[in-house]
Amino acid sequence: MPEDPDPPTTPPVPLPPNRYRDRRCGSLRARDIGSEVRLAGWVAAKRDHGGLLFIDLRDPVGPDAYLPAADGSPDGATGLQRGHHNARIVQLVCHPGSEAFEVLSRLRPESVMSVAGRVVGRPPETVNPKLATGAVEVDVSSVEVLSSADVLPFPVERDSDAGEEARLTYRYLDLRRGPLVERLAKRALLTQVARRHLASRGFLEVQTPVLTASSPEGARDYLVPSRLYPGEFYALPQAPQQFKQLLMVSGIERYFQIAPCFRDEASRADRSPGEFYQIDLEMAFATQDDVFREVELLFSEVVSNLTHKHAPAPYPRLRYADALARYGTDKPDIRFGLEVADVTAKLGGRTELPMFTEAPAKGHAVRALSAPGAAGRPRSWFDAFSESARALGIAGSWLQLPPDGSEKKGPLSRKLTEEEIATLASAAGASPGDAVLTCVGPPPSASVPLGQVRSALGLELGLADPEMLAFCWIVDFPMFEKNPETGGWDFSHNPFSMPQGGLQALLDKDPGDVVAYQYDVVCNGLELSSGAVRNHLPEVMERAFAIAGYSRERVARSFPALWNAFRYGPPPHAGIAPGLDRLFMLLEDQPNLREVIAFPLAQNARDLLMGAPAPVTPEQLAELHLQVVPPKKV
RNA sequence: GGACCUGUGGUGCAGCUCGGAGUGCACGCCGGCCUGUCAAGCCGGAGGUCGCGGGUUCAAAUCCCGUCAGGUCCGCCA
Repeated sequence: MPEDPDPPTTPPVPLPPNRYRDRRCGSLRARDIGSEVRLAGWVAAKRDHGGLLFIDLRDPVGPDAYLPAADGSPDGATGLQRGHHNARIVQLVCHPGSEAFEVLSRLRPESVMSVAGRVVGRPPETVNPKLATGAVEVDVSSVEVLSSADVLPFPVERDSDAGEEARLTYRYLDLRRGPLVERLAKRALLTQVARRHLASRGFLEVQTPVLTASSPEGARDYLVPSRLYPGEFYALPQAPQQFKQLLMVSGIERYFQIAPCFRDEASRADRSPGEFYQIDLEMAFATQDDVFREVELLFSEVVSNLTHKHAPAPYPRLRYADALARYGTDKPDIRFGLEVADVTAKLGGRTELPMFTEAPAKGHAVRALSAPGAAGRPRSWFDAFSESARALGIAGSWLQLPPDGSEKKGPLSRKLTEEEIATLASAAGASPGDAVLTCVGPPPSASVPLGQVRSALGLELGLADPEMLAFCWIVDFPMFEKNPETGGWDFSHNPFSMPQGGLQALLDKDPGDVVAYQYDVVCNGLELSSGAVRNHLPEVMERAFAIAGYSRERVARSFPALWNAFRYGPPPHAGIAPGLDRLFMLLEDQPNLREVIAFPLAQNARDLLMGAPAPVTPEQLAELHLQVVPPKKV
């Protein structure tokens, strides 16, 4: 036996021979020349020369696509060779006069067949380097058509665009095209890596109910009517939040679950309608730092197994208020600088310009952003900025610094002295050729319009390194926020978070000044997760809910399980729940969640493939004690 | 709840601003030719409620109103 010129990189997964096949198409190599083989698969392409017929036969997506490589390299699941479309194809050749020729020449693409034949070497000039099997082909001796395909709604083999509606309606064909299913294989690798890692860190995987009670806080619930109890409903969980806290009370040290979450809310590109998955974690006797360490370890394991991107750790921590001030958002993309400068102290009260002069007295901040090379932008660009600021109740203005140092332009150039202009430019870090945008408004939101410009510039100027995953922690979220309509206080995030300073902080401070042990993990401008050190003390919980206008009785009624459980020795605990779909979308550079989900809903929460939701029979309704009341026509 | 973009043979698009015969491109499909292609090639052909309804007009794919579908965003998402 000659030395194998093309050894497999991983131990082959066995393929027990049966009546359909004894080899995978993509496994054939020069070493197989002379073998009699039986293959099965889809007709990927047909090239009929009349006197000679070529067929590309394609395997189903096999273990090569989703088993980790022996060397642990990311390419194991994603590289061009293993698992890739072109690694699953072999060329069949068929000569005229045979029965097989007659059958095959009539067969349409994506039909399914089983063929028998002999592996032959290709003439050197016809070797195809694009195929893993390109050195050989199979000379067909017999063929059995297993199913024949109709004319396709869109091409399966070709890398062409298909409309979103067609892709969703014929999802199985879209999946068969390759990239999607290869992504699913990689997603399976992600969950495998996460499970293995978390188990090794002492996390116990526990499944929690999908049929549970409606919770009064948060998003709209999906409800399930009860047959046994007329007029009563289960709800699908928006997250296993209360269950995981109950598991802490149950004495479990560390819990995790790849948890389905259901929220009846409007969708976005990065927010799927209906349902999504979280890597849900909770730890007993844990601090914020403990949670951060575990998440950084988990993400580091996931990132190194799935991509070549850099993810610097430990992740920088930004206070919520600072993130808002410096980046104008609570989910900053920190892959590039372009930070907003606070120039209140430098300009406020020191110029003749009332907008700036009066700011400190009103408690307003003056913020500035240098837009690189923007001095020559059209008036409309500056107007769009000041318009978006005005919409937020913020005064926006600007200054243009021509590259040649000639006369400055923009509203501020006429109202500030040369010295003040120099102060502003230097504080913002602007040079000739740049423009300085300014905003004046209440500190929490004063930078928001500048943050929007910063994001747009980052994209436009290509400032963000696409090979970088810049994770960061946003910490110290406010516990409460003012409800503009009622004037009362609402929980700004999770009502079960522990206020920093505990009960004393709730008693002493203005509710607007109380910060919680509440944190987000953000990456490249995308919010991946929220988490918190939980409030496990009934008296603190009672006080927090009182500030938000909940009576003790109402808390007890709304959250009976936690309320009661916390009377019997709850340990301090903390957790987080990174969004699995969104994390994977980020790792894969996908523009929306449909690209990382096998069977996604359309934007309006309709399932175009299965036809859900759909009416049910009157009998079904009657059994559930339900009556449909059509919406009133306007 | 709101705003915007898109909808044209089976597929992807152009045509729409400035109304004038269903006009065009690429792919697919059907038929013919073809022994080394690999997204085969060449020749021929079929295939249309221009999403749907209404309006303006001598005349609407094109302009206006409504509606449906897909997408993006705002609100919403403790």
